[in-house]
Amino acid sequence: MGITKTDTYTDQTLAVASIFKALGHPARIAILEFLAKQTSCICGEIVAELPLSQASISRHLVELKAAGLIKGTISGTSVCYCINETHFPLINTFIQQLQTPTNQSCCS
Amino acid sequence: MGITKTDTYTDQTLAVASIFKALGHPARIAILEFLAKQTSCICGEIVAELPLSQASISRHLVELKAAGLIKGTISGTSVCYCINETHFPLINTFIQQLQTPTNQSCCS
DNA sequence: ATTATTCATCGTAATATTGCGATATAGTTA
DNA sequence: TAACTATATCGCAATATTACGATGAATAAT
Repeated sequence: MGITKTDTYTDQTLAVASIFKALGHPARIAILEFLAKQTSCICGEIVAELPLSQASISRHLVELKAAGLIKGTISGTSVCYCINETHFPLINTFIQQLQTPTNQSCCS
Repeated sequence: MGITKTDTYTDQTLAVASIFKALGHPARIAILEFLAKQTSCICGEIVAELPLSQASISRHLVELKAAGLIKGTISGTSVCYCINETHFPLINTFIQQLQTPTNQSCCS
C-alpha cells in the first residue's frame, strides 16, 4: 500500500503496528472469533464457515501466523490452527499507555 | 486493497476490524504514542515530530478521527487533537474473547 | 498404484493505501 | 486589505492488499 517509511519508527512501534495490521481485516477477525468459539482446535472448517474461497482463507491464515496471532500444526492432510496469545500483552500494554491519567481529555 | 466482502460479516466484526485497521500503520501508532506522552493536547507539532509531510500527517489524522480513536478541536488556526478512549473497551473485550479458558492451547 | 482430500502457492485483475507537492481554506496579525 | 500561519484537500505515482481460479504437494483411503 504505497511507500511506508519503516526506517524512522521504533521497533516497538513497528511491531505493534504490524500486529494491528494483521487484525485489520474482517476475515481475519472472523477467523480468530471462530477459533475462539471452538473448544478444540479447528482446521479447514474455517473455509466452510466463512464466505471466502479456500485460497483466500489460506492467505489470511498465513498472515495471522506470520503476525504470531495463530499457531498451526499439521495432522495428516489437515492442519490444525489455534490462537497464539503471545502478543496479547503487547496489545494490552499499548492500549494502557494511551490511557495514562496524564491524558485528561482536553478536547471536550 | 482489492474486493473485501463486507456484506457477510457481523457489524461487530466489521467494527473491530476497522478500528484495528486504523491502528495498523506505524505512523498512526506513533501519532497516538505522541499524543499519550503529552500532558496537554498537541496540535501540529506532530508534523515536526514525525518524518512525514504535513499532508501525510493530516491524512493519518483524518483516518484516526474517522475510526474514533482521536478527537479534534479547533482553536484558532491550529487544531488540537487528543486521544478518544471510546472504543478501547471494544478492543479489550475482543482480546479477552480470544483468551477464554475453553481455548486450551491444543497446538503445542 | 490410483484416487480423493486437504492445504499452500502462483498468476492475474481489481481496488485500496501511502506519500508528496501543490493548492485551497480559514483564522490571525499587521 | 494584505500577508502570514496552520490544516485540509486534490491529483498523481508507486506500491500493497484482496480475491479468485488453477495448479502443486503431501497424506490418506481404496
